[in-house]
Amino acid sequence: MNSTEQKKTNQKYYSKFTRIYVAVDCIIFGFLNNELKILILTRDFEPAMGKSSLIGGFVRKDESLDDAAERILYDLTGLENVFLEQLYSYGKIERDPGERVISVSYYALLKVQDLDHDHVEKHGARWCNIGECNELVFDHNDMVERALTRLRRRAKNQPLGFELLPRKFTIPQLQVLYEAIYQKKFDNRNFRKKLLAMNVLEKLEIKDKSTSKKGAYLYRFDKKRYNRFLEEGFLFDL
Amino acid sequence: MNSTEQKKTNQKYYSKFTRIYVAVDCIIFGFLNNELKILILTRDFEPAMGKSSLIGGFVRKDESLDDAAERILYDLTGLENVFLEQLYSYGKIERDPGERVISVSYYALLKVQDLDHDHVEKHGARWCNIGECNELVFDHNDMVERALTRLRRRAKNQPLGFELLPRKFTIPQLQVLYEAIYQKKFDNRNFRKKLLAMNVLEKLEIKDKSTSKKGAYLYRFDKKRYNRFLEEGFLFDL
DNA sequence: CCAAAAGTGTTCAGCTTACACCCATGA
DNA sequence: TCATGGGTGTAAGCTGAACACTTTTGG
Repeated sequence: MNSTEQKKTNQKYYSKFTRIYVAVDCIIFGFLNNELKILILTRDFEPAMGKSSLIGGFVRKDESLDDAAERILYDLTGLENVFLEQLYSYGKIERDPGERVISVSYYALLKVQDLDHDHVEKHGARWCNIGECNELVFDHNDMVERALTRLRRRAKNQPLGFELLPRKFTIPQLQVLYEAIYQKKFDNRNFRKKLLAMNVLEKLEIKDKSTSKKGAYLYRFDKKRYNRFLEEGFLFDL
Repeated sequence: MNSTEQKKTNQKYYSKFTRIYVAVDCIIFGFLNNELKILILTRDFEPAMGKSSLIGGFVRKDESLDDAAERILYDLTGLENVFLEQLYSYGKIERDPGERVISVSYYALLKVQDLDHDHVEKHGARWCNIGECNELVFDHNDMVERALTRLRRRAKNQPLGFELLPRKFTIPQLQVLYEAIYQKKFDNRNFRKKLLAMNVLEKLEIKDKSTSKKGAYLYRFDKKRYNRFLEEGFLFDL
């Protein structure tokens, strides 16, 4: 059987089955004003026009799921090389009242200071505090909850926190971020001790004085060293 | 806008986009001869006829993703109420050379002694040792690897192991299972201590003498007690 | 000089790990 | 009676949690 015949046979076989719209929805996290937020927008199209929803779009025939997620993220934020991970697929029949749509959710971690806020606002998106965006369409609230659960699990065992901060950050900043993620206070001595003991931060000889008179030393996550440690069996743990 | 008009508008809006075949593939784990295995079959249809693959099928228009996974599992095994969890969705464009197909993978944990082996064999399926089934079609090897990773993470923090054993089992049996899952030996005193300290096993006054002359006491996982503990903030941990 | 945030060590409890011997029984 | 797998306790080291004071400096 040559390739063309092969394709024909396949199409005949496959054509007994239904094809379905596949969407990607993104839970886009950002750390703003010492709070963990996600980007949402008000739908200007049916179904559920006027309601709030996550940022999403349909998967095109010439792109993979990951590509679709990157495209949707890029269109809204203009950012590339952002932390992006697939989360879960939602497939209830009536989840979208308009049509049968399966949605694959992704969550992203943005450095908000890289963001062109005008560009984002032009798309009608806005930052919503975690825990204050409970009125999303369809099953989007489930998606947010699952994303939060995943983020909390991952942030403990992988160096994800850094994705939400500027490349140079202070340890108190990182601690405040973790407190926002886990919604609880950490002891600053223990936090610092454990963090620095992992030896994956490079201390810079510059201080950030924006939040105190004394100033706090800036650090940078050393990804290369982290990767070297990984190969030796080291595990990130905060 | 009434409901019919609404639907028409939606269809017009959605119809700009592509619909895609959506499949479900299952990684079905079983514990047999003290080894962790998965069910695979030899494809008797194109593409990749004659090659080994996971058990899968297409999602129908009248069923959710979860329903499709249950159906596929039921058709092969005749079993219901089996542990089944969605794993990951695979969406590379050329992953299935026949057509554009997105696959949502699920992993299942079977009690093999509940299984009608003739029924399974009639479908051409067979048990394959983990680590000896590296020659699967498409991205099925990736799926197996991801399933194993998930199983290993979950089995430590959730009472999953019991899903792979008979309702009544001995502690040495459970330990051998965990050793098969993690591919390493555990200290039997520590294993037993930690396990029993969680207080979720009910000790029966019967011994299983199938593996030793002395016999080992049978236990049963007490799901109700476990759930009560869960609500009190208890966490399973082995 | 004072308010406000940054930075620093020690102690204790609980958990994890390592480790070796007796028990029960069928053959 | 002996070979085989089942069952048990303890000590040492490590890790996580709790806890309070000094330092720096801009205003």
